[in-house]
Amino acid sequence: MFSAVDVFEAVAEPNRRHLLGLLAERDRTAGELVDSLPTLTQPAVSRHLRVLREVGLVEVRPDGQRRIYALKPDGLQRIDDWITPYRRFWRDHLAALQQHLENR
Amino acid sequence: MFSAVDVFEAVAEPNRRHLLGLLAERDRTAGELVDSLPTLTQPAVSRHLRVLREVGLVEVRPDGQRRIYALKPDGLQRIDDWITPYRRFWRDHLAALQQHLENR
DNA sequence: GCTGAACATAACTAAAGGCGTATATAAGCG
DNA sequence: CGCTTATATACGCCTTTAGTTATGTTCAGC
Repeated sequence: MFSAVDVFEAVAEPNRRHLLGLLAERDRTAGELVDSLPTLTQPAVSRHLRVLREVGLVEVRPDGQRRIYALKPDGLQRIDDWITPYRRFWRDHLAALQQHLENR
Repeated sequence: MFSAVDVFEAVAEPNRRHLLGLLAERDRTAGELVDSLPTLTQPAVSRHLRVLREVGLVEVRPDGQRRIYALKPDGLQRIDDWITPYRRFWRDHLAALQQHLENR
């Protein structure tokens, strides 16, 4: 109902970024992901996966009693879209630096 | 104990993204930024600016008793660098969609 | 020096977020 | 059917965060 988490909040959490990194390599079951985050308990990982699901960054499909998680391709695009207009700032900056080096 | 906010946390806050948007247009004084966020008080905006400063997303220069804030070009690049490896996912996805359309 | 403007910080409060333990749900297996 | 494995949810705890009001601090102009 409430708690409408957005994608920026979702990726602000380091463990969740870690999970996304793992899923970028390949699809994994919830159990594999739990094993990959040894500092967290199973419920903690499950909750992080829920957040990622709710903002559309991952999707799940059942496989017997397992649940296979997969990266959802277009989720991060919203962040990328947000960054796009800013990109020119550091491009300009780099260009200026290069210019400066060439002129000395 | 210590805050050590990172850039992902910094941009997770909607008001801070709003501030970055304003600074992308042009440099502004703290006062102008306060006026641009009428739902917040002056101290609240000041603290958001502090967070943005601490993660290197903006910089300040004094101008008499004013403080002029400016976007710092390379701050968001860290997020962009993080996103880069994921970018292929939605590109592949889009390509697959296009392929699908062409083949029907 | 005094006063007001511009901005930052302090102190507090309320809400949210992340964690772990305990418990539920659901599927596989004998 | 029980029993075990895989995963999700409930609940309480604790820490962090964002907000407010109140107070500092610094500079400009008289």
